[in-house]
Amino acid sequence: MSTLDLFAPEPDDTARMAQLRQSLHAHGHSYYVLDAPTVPDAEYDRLFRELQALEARHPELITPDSPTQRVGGKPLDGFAPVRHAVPMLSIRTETDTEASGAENFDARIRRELGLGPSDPAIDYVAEPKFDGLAMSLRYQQGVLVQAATRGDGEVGEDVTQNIRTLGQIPLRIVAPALGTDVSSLPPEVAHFALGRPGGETCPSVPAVLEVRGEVYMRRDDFEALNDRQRLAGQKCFVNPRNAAAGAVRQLDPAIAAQRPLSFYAYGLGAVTPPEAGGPVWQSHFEMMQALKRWGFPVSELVKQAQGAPELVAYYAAIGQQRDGLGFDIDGVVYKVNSLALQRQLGFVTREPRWAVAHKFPAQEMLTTVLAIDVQVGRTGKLTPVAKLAPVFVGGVTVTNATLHNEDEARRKDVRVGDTVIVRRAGDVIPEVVSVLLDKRLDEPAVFTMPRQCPVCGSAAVREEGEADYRCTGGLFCSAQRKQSLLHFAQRRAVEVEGLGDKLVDQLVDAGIINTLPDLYRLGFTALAKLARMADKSAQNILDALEKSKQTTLPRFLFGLGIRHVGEATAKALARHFGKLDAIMDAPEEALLAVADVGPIVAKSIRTFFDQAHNREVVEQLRACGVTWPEGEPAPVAAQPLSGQTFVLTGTLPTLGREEAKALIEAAGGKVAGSVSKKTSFVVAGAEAGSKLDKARELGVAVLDEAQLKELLDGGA
DNA sequence: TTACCTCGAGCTCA
DNA sequence: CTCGAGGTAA
Repeated sequence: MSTLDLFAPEPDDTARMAQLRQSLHAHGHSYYVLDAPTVPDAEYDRLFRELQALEARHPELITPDSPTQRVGGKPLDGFAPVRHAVPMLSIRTETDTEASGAENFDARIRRELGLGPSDPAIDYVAEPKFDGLAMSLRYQQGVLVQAATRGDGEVGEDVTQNIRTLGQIPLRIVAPALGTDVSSLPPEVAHFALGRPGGETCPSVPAVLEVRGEVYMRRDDFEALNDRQRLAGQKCFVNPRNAAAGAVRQLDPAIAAQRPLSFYAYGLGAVTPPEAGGPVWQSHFEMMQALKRWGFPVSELVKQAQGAPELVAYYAAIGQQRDGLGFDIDGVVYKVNSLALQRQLGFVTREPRWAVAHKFPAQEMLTTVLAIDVQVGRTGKLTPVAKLAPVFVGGVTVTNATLHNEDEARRKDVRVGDTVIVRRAGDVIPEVVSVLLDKRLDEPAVFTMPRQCPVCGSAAVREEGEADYRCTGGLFCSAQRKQSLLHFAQRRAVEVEGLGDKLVDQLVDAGIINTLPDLYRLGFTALAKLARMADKSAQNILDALEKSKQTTLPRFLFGLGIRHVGEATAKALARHFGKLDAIMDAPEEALLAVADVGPIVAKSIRTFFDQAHNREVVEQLRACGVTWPEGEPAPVAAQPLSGQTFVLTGTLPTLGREEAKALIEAAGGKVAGSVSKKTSFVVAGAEAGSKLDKARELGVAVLDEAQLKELLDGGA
């Protein structure tokens, strides 16, 4: 007999614990998801404490899906990155905020599917677009193992600890045995039944199931939370969305647990395929109903809709109900219901073609223009910015709104002292919509772009055909120097950790730093004299500078801040030439050979390196010890289609649209959207439309898929 | 663009 | 306690 056996739990305890877990799951589901408690709170608490007591006695029997495991857990050091098995894509936004905007979507779908006016209406699902944060919940063998934020769509953050505390999110999905009649199950089990068409149950829980949805905060919970915050002398949250986002990013799950979050499921990520015993669905709606049965909160407002008219009606109806919903939404989402049609429609770059977000018109508010500032960018570009009396609009306090350039400022005729309508356009950027002219009391001066740089006083000029004024001061202009330094020191460039805008302001204003190489000549004493810069901070900056000296060619090139050379172009240049000297001395024609470098970019690079002081900066940086590994120039890939422009139309027999496009681009060709004289070839498939007619009209060569492939293989 | 969380460190006052 | 910097999200 091993010693372990002495401590073996009573078989009764094991069974009782399983039983308690199941009851608590079921009651919890009724309470949190269905909002219909099946037992009094006191009874729930009693069961919960009984389970806790048993778990205290048998810690080895605690399961990750135990209801007691929602709260607790230790504060994290940080959030671990999580790669999404299926990327979390963004969804296209319909720009038209009239209810009839839905018609554009329907028309586009019908066109893509090649449907005529006499074909039947398309089956859609319409749902509210919740204003919260996207979340992916991963279940393995039915147990919640990971909750991840969206991140960049490919890689998000692991916030499982915090998401576990959400009572609405099942910790476990339960499947009854195969052949069980779902309707005969007691309600608390039926909620977890895995549905198949026809009521048949799934043989087992899918090995993998990722549920996608939105974490949000209800308005009443938000108000209550803020009342609590006020009482506790803590600061209040500005809006429910930010409160929810903040809660999710808490390192201490105990704090996250006190923030009342909610969840709505709206889709799936990775799922075990049917061949491997996974569930089968025909439509999105059916899938959502299954999610509901499995215990996930699915909004009652998710509706099926036939064709454009019902989508338009849905948009209007939800807009009507919006204020009374109890939570914030920023629009609605339409999805093609049939999963088969979704597959057929596919994706454009990173967005599904079968879904669209249709937002409500942005909220607008009145405020006054306190001033119109002119900011100077890294390249000397002058940007007029309206300084506004703070207004709360669309959930945030707006104090600035860019006027972009002189033409834009003139077109809107914004003047100091004006009363203006502001809104948060599109996603986030505040915008001055218009001026209320009848509120203009005296006649303030029309805004004009200063002909001198507001920072350095150099002439500001507007080139022929350009919208922007630029300060001609170059490095004489402290604003440009500051911006150049910040650009060089940013993370994606040469990364000098700890060098932010406040420090750069101090360094430049004090005249300690004028050029990039001056950064590396900084002394400890000079640094330590600055405000909020004692010994420790000064040393940290010096260490960061030392570390930054080891860099890479693309980072360095990007960091130089050459006009039109962003991260992608810097990478392409580095790959193509291998060495910096080769780039610095390359004639424009050589630069043009780099993928994605056109005449404007080539000229800009040439101009930059033709200036002696820029070459001097590079030499000095090298002399200061900034280095990077240099490589060999990449052999120029065979580009049989370079210089040729293609237009795709109709459905090709084997290649998808995206595939064909990628192949053409990989071979150096360009793919355009419409046919013109400059089009080299039109590639036509089945049911080609007007583009084919246009091609014939203009006498552009027409290819079929086979001929395209021949060209790609290097044929004439 | 704004808001939120976190971290390290400086400043201030006891 | 407050600030600056850095990161994330929409």
